Amino acid sequence: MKKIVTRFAPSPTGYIHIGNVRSAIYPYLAARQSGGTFILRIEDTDQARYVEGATDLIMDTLKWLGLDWDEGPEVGGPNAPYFQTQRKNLYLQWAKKLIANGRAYADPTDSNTIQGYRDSDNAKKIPYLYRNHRPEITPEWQPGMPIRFKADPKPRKWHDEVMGDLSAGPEVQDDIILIKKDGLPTYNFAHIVDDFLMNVNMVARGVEYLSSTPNYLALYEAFGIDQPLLVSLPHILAPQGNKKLGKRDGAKSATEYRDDGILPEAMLNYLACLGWNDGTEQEIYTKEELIKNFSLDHIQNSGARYDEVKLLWMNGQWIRKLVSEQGIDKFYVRTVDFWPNSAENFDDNYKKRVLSIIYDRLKTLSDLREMTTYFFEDPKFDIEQLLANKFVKKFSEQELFSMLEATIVKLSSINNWNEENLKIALNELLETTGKKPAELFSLIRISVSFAPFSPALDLTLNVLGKETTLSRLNKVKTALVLDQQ
RNA sequence: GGUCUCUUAGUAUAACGGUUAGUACAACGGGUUUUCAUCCCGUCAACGCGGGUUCGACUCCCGCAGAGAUCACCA
Repeated sequence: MKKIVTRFAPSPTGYIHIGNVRSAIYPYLAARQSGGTFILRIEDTDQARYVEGATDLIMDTLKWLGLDWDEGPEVGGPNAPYFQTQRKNLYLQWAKKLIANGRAYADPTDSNTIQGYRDSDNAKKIPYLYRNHRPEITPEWQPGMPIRFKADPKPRKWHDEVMGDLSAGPEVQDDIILIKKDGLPTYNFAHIVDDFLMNVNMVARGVEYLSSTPNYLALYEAFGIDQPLLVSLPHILAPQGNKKLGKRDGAKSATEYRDDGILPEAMLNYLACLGWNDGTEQEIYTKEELIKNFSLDHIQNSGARYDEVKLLWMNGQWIRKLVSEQGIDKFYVRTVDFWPNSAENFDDNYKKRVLSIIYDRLKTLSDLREMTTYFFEDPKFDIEQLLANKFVKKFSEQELFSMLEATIVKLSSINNWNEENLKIALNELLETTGKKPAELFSLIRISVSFAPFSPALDLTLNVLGKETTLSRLNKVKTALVLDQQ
């Protein structure tokens, strides 16, 4: 297999939200699969939109997802630097080459004049193309002057790995700006030069670049360089409407999902499979499996709607997968930031025991905060909540009192408080009281937790311990007595 | 408006000329000694429309409709 050299080339204008991460994931997979190179290049040529610290956010996201780069910031590489502003002179040199062979020109036209061209073409209802207004005499280039490409408009055909065979006419090819007035290159130009110098042979980017591709082809041609494999990635659509997912739709950064307790494995899995499949019915993929099974031709060519519900499902799958494959100790390490505040004073072992009985109920790690408080502090005592339960309310307070009394006596007699003995004791209680599991267990469960749900009763009581269990049961018993007086 | 692209259930997708159109999420129902979840079983639900080509079309071709992208000294 040919070694794929490709790149993720974000602009440091803020965090990368999940709608954009996929254009890092797919090239990464392609590069790793072929034993090639994955480059991170920072396209910081737009000074106006530049955001301090954005590069760190971007790298943070890639690292979290496990998308390591072979060349780029922090790691360097044979084609350093990897920030375009630091490569400024290079682009100018290359633009001058084009001027020298007549394929580019310094443009003296001021912006008002250009706007005038645009307005008058619009008024005449003819498509505005700058090349129709190309100045006859162009000056020698000097700093402060933009450089434009001299278009060679003609029908163009090309192949896109996702979209198939494509074509476009001359009407979309124009004298695009290569070097801006500020001396920095445009994206349109810079990426062509960099990709060539960095030996990039595959370019993956959003479908919005499709209509600019003919101009890029013209540039490849003008330089006499081979065009790389072109891969257009469809957009991820917002949950509502048909627009591409953007920050306005609340598209969060990948790292916000980290803080919400989404596992990077699940995020990578979900995003990779949103618009790609390997033709099988597999749903859960490790990074290694994605690398092994990835193929460009299975990328979907229409937009895919972002579905957080499915992400949550997948995260739950991953939580269970990690626990069953790696055990609770390893999984526990990932949860340390997600426990309720009151868990602070409890040791790791206790928290691990809680985790081992609750983990299969988690959709996200942050669920721990809501779901486990009663293991660390006495729950908010609410006798009305107890009495409102659909099983509990079948009984009079007198009857509930008796049931609790019997339970307390029985559980007090357990010398060796463990799962096994609790199970036996609870079963015997069902017999002696003659109550159904739903009835007796609901009473006990709510009395010790006052939570909407909790793990199996024997497991819960076992972790809570004898002392806590009995004290909470007694508290409820006492309340029932007082109520009756 | 010009140009380009896309179109299978609510959502993500499978099928690459012959299947009762498969799978997953969601929804709904049921099972596993309480609850919530896991797990298991089941139900509902799709080829945008119209023409061709073909013995046969979700699959190929042509229209139409709908949706999206782009037309910057932003990427």
